[in-house]
Amino acid sequence: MPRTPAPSPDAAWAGSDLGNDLSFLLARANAVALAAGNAALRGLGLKARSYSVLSIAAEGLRPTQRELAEYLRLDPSQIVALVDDLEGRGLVERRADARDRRSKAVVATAEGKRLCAAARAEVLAAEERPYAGLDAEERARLAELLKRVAFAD
Amino acid sequence: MPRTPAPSPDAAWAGSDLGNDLSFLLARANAVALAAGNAALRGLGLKARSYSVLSIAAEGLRPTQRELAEYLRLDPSQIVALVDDLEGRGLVERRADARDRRSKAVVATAEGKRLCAAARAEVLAAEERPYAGLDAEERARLAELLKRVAFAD
DNA sequence: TATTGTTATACTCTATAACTATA
DNA sequence: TATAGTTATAGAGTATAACAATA
Repeated sequence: MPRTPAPSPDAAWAGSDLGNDLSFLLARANAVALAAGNAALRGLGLKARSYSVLSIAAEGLRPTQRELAEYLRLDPSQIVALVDDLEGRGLVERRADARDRRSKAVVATAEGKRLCAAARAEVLAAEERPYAGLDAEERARLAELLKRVAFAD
Repeated sequence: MPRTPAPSPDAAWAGSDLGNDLSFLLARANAVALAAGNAALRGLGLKARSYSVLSIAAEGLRPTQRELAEYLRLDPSQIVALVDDLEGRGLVERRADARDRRSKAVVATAEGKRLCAAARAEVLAAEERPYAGLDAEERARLAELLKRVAFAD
């Protein structure tokens, strides 16, 4: 019996209920982008999570761990582990906040800033793959729409 | 010393490098939508994953487990666990594929279709929160852009 | 009393490899 | 030889509760 080679469901199911659900599309697009991003960062010993922490610290925003947890939508206890790792590698430091000694601001070291710059270049290059089908205007439009969902609460 | 109440970093960091990175926005938007979706499905004993499987099965697409794995970007072994759960609750059945006895098509039972319809209503209602800031046209535009990223490979 | 960072723990999810039955 | 499904397992990620220091 001549087997019909199984066609990829991607195209075949494009019109399905699920294939048009915003949350499903968001989940799958995120999976694609996350895989590309983690692959790009692997050589630098970073992942999407640790890169996010390092990036905010390297911009001089002096985030407290609490602020990082809120912005990255992670539990504060997870931030501890991420900062522990980055601090152990000499990429960031915990600085006491003079105004509130409970808080610790996370600041990047010079080496942390250098690694972050290299990582950002890797990420931007790697993003050419998942976003290759979108021109600059479409990417800006997508970013604008996503911001309204990402900060909807 | 009068403490400046810590402002939410959401607005303060909107112009940061990370805050304009498509992959970060995708990750955070996905986290917001996933939390809303899972909360909506909890009462029906479903999560985003199991709802996705049930939804495709309930549409009569007769997916094989391999196709589900590809479409949902999950490992085939994870599909086993999801289908086991749904089958144990009488919501789907594994049907032998007459043309290839290695494959098993996942089809929804009558009860599975009823639960799926109820779940879809819950999901659509719950999505009014994360997507409240977008009108119908913007949602369609977002879906169109996301599809091109989600199926970029 | 409430909040920040921290530790500990249990739970879920993910990734990998091997096995079986079919092709 | 290759593929669909399955099992097992280790690792990563997540959620929760409790604690010390500080507000």
